[in-house]
Parts: sequence; C-alpha cells; structure tokens
Amino acid sequence: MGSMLGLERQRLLLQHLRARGSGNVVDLASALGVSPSTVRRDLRDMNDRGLVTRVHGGASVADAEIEAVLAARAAQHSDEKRRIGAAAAVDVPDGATVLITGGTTTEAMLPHLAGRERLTVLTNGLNIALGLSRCPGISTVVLGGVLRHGELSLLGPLTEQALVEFHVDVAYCSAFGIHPSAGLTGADVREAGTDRRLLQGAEHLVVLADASKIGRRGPVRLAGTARIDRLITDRAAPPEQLDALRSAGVEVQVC
Amino acid sequence: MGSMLGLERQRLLLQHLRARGSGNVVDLASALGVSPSTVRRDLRDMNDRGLVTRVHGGASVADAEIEAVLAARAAQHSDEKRRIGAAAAVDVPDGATVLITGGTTTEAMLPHLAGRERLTVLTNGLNIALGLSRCPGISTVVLGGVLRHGELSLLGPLTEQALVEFHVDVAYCSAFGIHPSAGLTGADVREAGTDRRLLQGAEHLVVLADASKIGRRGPVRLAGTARIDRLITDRAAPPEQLDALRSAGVEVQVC
DNA sequence: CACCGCCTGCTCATAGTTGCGCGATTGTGG
DNA sequence: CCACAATCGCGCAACTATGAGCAGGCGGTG
Repeated sequence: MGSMLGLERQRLLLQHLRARGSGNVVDLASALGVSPSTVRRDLRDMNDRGLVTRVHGGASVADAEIEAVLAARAAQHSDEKRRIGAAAAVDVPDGATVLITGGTTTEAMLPHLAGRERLTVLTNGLNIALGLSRCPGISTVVLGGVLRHGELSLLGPLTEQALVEFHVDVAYCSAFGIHPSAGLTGADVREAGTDRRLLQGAEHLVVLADASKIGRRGPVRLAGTARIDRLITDRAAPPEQLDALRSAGVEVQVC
Repeated sequence: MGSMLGLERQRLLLQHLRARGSGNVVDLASALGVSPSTVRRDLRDMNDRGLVTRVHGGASVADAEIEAVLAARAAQHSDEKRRIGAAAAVDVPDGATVLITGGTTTEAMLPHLAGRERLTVLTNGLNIALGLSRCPGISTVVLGGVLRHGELSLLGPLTEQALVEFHVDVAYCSAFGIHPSAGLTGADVREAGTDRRLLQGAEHLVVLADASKIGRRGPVRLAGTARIDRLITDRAAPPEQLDALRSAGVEVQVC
C-alpha cells in the first residue's frame, strides 16, 4: 500500500475528520490503511499548520465557527491569556502611542490598561475598541476598513492608509504562529497584507502568543524574527522553540 | 460507547448544559457514559477556559461578554424604534452602498438587514459594525476615527477622509433633532463636523427619528430640510410638525 | 549498480487519561 | 448550632496514547 502520496493522505485525513468533526488515531489509520504512527505524524503536521486540533487519542477539525467562538470565549477568561495580557500591559509606556491589532490574545491587555492616562491606542479590532470605549484616559483611534465576517477585525487599504497618519511607538500583536526561522506568520492571505503593513511602521514590535502558537507556521509571512523585539508567552511553550527564538534575537518573556 | 475523545466529550457537555442552562455532575456523567470524576475534571477545565461557571453540584453556561452587550442593547429598543428600523430597512435597495451613522435608532435597522445580499454598509458606529459582523451577505466598511468615550461612534478627520473613497447611495442617520426650519441638528459641536461630512456625500438622505426628536433644535446644524429626502418616525410625533416638514419637501413616513 | 535521502512501520520507555477510594469541604435541614 | 448527606479534590493503579529512535523499502542520481 505504498502508492499514496503524503499530501494526498493528509487530504483524505482531513476529509474523514470533517465528516464526523473528529476522529481517533486508530480508526483513521485503519480507514486509510496506514499505521497509527503515520497518522500521528500527519496529524502533528496538520496541527502545526492549523488545519486540525490535536487532542489525546485523535484530532478534531479546527474549523471556523465553533473553534472561533471557543477561542474567543477562552480568550476572555483563560488564565494564560490573562497573564500574558497583564505582562504586556505593564510595559506600555505612559504617554505613548501604541498599536494593538485585533485578536483574542491582545484583548487580554485591556483590563490592565483601563487605569492608564495619556495613552493613545490605535487598533483595527472592534473588540479592542469596544473594550476601550469606557476608558477615559485613553484616546482610542479605530483604523477603518472592511469587516471580515465572523471576525471582529478590520482589513484592507483603508486600514493601511489610516495608519500612515500616525507614528507608532510599540505594536502589540498576536498572529497565527511564531517560528524561529519563519518568524511571525498568518493563516489567511487576505489578512496578510494589512497585518504586514500594520507592523511595518512600528518602532518596536511585541508579540503576544499562547503556547499553541509557538513553533507553528502559517502560509503567509508577516514579519521576520529580526523585526520582533519581544515575545510574551506562557509556561506551556516548548523551551527548545523559545531558545531558538532567543538565538534569533527575540527577547522572550514567559509568564 | 467505547472510546470518546476528550474534546468531543467537552463539546457534548457544553451542548447538554446549553439545553437546560445548567446541569449537575452525576446526571451529566450518566448521560455521557463516563465517571463523575471525568466530568468534574472536564468542567474544571472548561471553567478555567471561561466556557462554563462551576458551582457546587454542577455547572452553568457562562455567556460571552460581547453577546451580552449586544443582547442588552437590543432589548433596550422600544417598539417604536423597532418599527422605525424595520420601515427603514425595507427600502434599502439590494446591491446598494448605504451609510448608517452610529446611534441607537439606526441600530434598530440591523435585525431587518440580516438576510440581505450584495449590500455594502458604511458606518462610523461600532455598534452597527458589531451587529453586522455576523451577516455574510453584507460587506461592512468601518470608517476609522477617534472613539468618543462612553459612546460607540467614531469621529474626526480620519472618518471624513475614509468616506471620500466611496459613493454612498443612501445615508441613514439619526440626530439630536429635526425641525422644519432648522433642519437636522446635532447636540455636540465636536461631532458636528464629522456628521455633516458624512451626510454631505450621500445621494439620498433618510432620517430615523422617534417622536421625541421631532421639532427639536440642537445648537449645530447638520443638514437643511432641502437635503433630507425622507423622515421615518412613529405615531406619537406631533402632526403639525410633520406637516411643516412635508411642506419643506421631506417625505414623511409614520409607522 | 551502489549510494543517498525520504518515508514508512515497528518497538519501547514515557507521559497522559480514566475511574475509584478516601478524607476534607460545603450545603441543608432540624 | 449541629449533624447528616452530598460533593469535592487528591492520590493511586490500570490502561492507553505518544514520540523518539531504529530498521527496512522505495525512488532518484551519479
């Protein structure tokens, strides 16, 4: 049964997973006529690429709706994200102009920014803007743009154009993945152009990423490791990946 | 019921909880065919992730913040506003590009726009944008700008500048007041410049105003009656004011 | 034909998950 | 306020999945 290409096998795997939403390793292996080891390798690879979510015993599709809702909810209360958000917020200099990109991880910064004075926050995320609408000490500027359906972030030429008007001291962003050689990567080509531009103009770049994003590589490159000043992540992050990132010149903060 | 995946089990758990709003550990355990210990572990995990709220004996679903905000705002809408919103939404032409300014009255249009196809909506209101984020048939463009504290609308040069890029068929707006001789007026000088510009470029202008705003005059003038094509209001509006507006060339619709 | 890289499948020590029992904690009714 | 019952968290043992390492097969290349 050697006549199956790796990519073709992964495609079948994904198809099987979509049919039921999830599946365990043994069943998938017998369904495809390969060994469980191969399935594990494939699933790990697909997990790194964000196509599926690996769980003990099998995997489930990382598909838009449920996963997004789950992630959004998780973001609001998860201890890891809260800590990451707090750590990021601490070092926001008073009087600065910062950019906070849309996303669930960055949203965790908001509670810790609430009391700040003389802060200017630029954002392309409606969730961020909403959270800041009650903070009197913070001038919030929403970069315009096209709203992605199901998401709460703004994209497109309008967003990029608006940013030209400002000087950004620090950009705080999350992304699909961060990888020692690939740098900061995104999952969606349509988002990439805007995200890239958002990060380009900033004086300093700080990445907020929970452990699941460390070592993950998406299809589009947003910024090289050289551009990344700091990474804030949680304790579950694989140490060897963090070391590699440190070697690449990224200041890594684990909390 | 031999093998059950961890994530799948939690998903079922959540589903069971949503059905009744809450549930106790033993029932959930027997419903899923696992031990109470496993349910407890799952619930603790889900509690940490903010999906549910753990209480003694069981758990209840924890609703997300943003949805709660939207629901609360939706509940605030009186019958009058709902009817006004519905009447305004009916005549939005398919395939058009419309502007909906921020505000609570205009927000009432959203439920009636949900099913539309090929519609482009421009807005400077975060509440409007938020409500449209789940509508797949509508392209939503958020005009950037500075967020007013306590409000959910965007203002400033950025907003005005963004609007230049578009051709607006119809603008739907609410305001502080509408008066036969003063026209459409606003309450806040800082908002006025932006509001004026927003309405300027539109082909047609539709005003949504409940009875309390009819005949009222604010300090700043936003648009003359000649510019106003249509006014949608409710039955409590003073008829003599409506007649005067009709004489001024405004098409008045009472609902 | 030999060499080499690559993928596959197997083995095994390790890590993770599950269910049960026990003592501690919490809620409830007298 | 106390006693009782339900529930909880934790440690334990059985079981299962996992990832790393290793041998064998396949196809391309000099």
